Amino acid sequence: MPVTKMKATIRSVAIDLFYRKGYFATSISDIARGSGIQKASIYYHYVSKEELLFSILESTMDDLTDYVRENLNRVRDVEERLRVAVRSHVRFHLTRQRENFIANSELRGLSEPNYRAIVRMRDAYEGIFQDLIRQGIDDGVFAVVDVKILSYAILTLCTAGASWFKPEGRLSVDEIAAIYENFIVSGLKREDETISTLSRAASGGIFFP
Amino acid sequence: MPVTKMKATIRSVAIDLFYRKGYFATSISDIARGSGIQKASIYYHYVSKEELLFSILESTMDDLTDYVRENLNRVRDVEERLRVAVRSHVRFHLTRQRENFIANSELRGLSEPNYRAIVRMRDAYEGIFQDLIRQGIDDGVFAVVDVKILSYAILTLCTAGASWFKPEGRLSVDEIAAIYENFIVSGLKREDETISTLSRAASGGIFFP
DNA sequence: GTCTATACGATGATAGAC
DNA sequence: GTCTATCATCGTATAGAC
Repeated sequence: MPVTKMKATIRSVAIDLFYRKGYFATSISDIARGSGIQKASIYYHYVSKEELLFSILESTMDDLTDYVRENLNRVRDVEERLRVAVRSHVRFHLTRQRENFIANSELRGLSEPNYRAIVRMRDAYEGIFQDLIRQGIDDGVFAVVDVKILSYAILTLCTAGASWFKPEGRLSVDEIAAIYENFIVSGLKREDETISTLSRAASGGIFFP
Repeated sequence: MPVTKMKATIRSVAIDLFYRKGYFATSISDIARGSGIQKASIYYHYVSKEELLFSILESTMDDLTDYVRENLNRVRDVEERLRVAVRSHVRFHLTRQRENFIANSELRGLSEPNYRAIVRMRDAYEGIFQDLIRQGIDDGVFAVVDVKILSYAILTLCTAGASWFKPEGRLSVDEIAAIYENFIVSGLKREDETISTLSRAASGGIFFP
């Protein structure tokens, strides 16, 4: 569906401000000023500030999920599939940095029904990674690990890039993706020695520090 | 220095509200209500809402740094030192969950000078982990990796626990710490095969997906 | 579609009595 | 130390003219 020019402008100004100042700290006046119109005019395009936030989050989640799914369709090998998923996730987050940063920090701006909608999308997305890890374990490629915890860990660490990445910085998107990808895969492919430390701890025999 | 009872109450109510609703969404009235006093009385104890936030962030960072440093003092072996650092970080974040969550999400509530003060503390803290990783590489225990990127990755993934951890949940603090610890150490100790993938990618010969 | 004008509530913070 | 009362400002959102 086609979007009017001004509606797109408002959206992009909002993304920029939500990213830089945060959703609550950004006022409708700020967005209007950035868009070159009066604040009342914003309401012709969006019914509320929250709807503006929600539309950003929703389409970001949609695009992310589509992008990763599409790339996964081209590969069969489990390890390579996880690598592709990680690489896709990182690429998406670093090239659409601001939207993704918002999607990961401004969920609190949503009312219950909208909040639930985004969380459902996020859960489905996480499921992709959980399935991949489980598959890898079943195939004996990855060590036996806690699938949920590790899927959160993996996604969080890749997502974090969106908060500090600078396009003109030392490393390119693909270099960062490769660093993450290798760290993650070798973290999952652990050897017996390490596993035994895990189960020792997990079964209660903890020593600390 | 001793803190009056009401000052401590206000602080703890604020931590709870900042964690649940966010700094901007929490009003002085909310905090006053939770503390059982009138909102004007808050200003007898804290000069501003921001000072309240800052004092929470500052002491959290202080305590975290002290805690990790103290635990590190008891160990010499590099790999074991990294393990101790990770374990300490996770323990601290999961037992003082709300403060840490705030410390990682509400920096935007600070004015420039306060912001800079906290960032300086955070940089110093990250330095501990960067030194450990560098040491491990120098000693040949860890593979050659990008120290900065991986220190961010490691800290972020451990910190993330503070956003979903539930004390009454399936896993204990120590179990989660052990999972992270093993994942991280085996991620750092990668083998040659993986390293070559990295340098292939890092040197520009990227294939995608 | 965009404007001006405005309703209306909430906010952080202060003054001064007790 | 805590209270009541109040200020000044800013927020989202609406009404209605053009």
